Amino acid sequence: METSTTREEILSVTRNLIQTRSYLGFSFQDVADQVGIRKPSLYHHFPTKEALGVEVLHEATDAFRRWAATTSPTAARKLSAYFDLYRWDLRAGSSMCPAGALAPGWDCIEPKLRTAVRSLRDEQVQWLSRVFSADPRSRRRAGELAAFVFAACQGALLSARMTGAVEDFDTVIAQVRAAIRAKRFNLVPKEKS
Amino acid sequence: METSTTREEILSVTRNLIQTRSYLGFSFQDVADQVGIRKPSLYHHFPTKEALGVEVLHEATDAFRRWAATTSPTAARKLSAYFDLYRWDLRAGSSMCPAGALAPGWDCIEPKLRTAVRSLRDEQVQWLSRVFSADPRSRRRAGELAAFVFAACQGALLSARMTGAVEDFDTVIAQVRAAIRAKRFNLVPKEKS
DNA sequence: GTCTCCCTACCATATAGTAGGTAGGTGAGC
DNA sequence: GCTCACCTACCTACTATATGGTAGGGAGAC
Repeated sequence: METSTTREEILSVTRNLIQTRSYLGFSFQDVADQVGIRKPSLYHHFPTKEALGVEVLHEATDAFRRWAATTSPTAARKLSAYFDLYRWDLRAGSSMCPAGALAPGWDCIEPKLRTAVRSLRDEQVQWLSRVFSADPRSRRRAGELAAFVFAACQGALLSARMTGAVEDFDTVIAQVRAAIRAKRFNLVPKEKS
Repeated sequence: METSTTREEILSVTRNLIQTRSYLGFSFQDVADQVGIRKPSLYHHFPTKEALGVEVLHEATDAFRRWAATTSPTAARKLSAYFDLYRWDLRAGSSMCPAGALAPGWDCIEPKLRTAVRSLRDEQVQWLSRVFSADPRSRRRAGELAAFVFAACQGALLSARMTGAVEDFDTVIAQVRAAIRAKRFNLVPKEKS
């Protein structure tokens, strides 16, 4: 069991690098340095940088799937938990979602990376869509609302990254919650303010 | 007048590269190739890659300022024009905003670039804030709404970039419009659907 | 003459990736 | 118990190429 630790360590370090410096902003040397092994040793675990990047995205997609399978029962709580995922797990203000981190460099990343990015997006949008479908008041617009919430979270993350302030993320999300509440979908618990 | 053309051409090509490949995804060689001159000639116009990047962002900020000074009189139309700016000028689905393109690589870009990114963001958020302040119904939440609209547009751009479909941008923006309308701010003209 | 704009030729460094080797562990056959 | 083959996980040393950037020169305009 201790044997797989290095591989997991590499994946963890790489994910962190992607989230803070984007895919184009880190090198195999950076990964090696942070893991504490030499660069060529990385090739024992991953054949190319592309493969490592793809694996990080797949792991993130799987992790989201697992997370989605074990969260709160009501739609309102599910949505709140989703916002918290962005706020805490993705460290809004100082980090990006792995998918969002790759999008700006789209024209110079390999096809397999693009596919993996889309998978991570799809997983989230589909889950959100199911959440909105569960409530009859939002069922008709479930797909559109899902796309909206995903984009808004990504944008809030991007915007907060520019200022470096989590508060800016919170401000945007508060508006997203208010928007959904205003439509009387009743999915977002009223915040105290 | 023809003398400044090369400089402008460099800026235009670079802006396009940043929007499609991000700051870390292009090289001086790429710029030189597209402009049609040799790489060292670029250094006659810009001392470093950083300086070129900063100038692109400053130009974008100025361009937005000029655009903002000459748009429609009513708040509703101003907002519509803003969405159109993202949809058409930024070519939603196949390109990013220059500011949004730099944000994911935040931890490995120089301080001057960061400042320039923030300026472009601030310019937009402040303008949006003035737009919302102009209407008594949105005055109280002008700042929050401005931050929300900016983030939502950036997110819509990012999300559409992943799928490559402008329609995904449109879907998100339709929800943003609906959200503002639902709050009865009356700022967004009803769409036919 | 000198200033603008571009050139060829070059440099140090960093990049992804390779070649080839070593230390230690595991299991099979005897 | 012992050897032998094979494996994993890492290493040093290296290659080709691309990167941002420099030195210095040439042709034309004022």
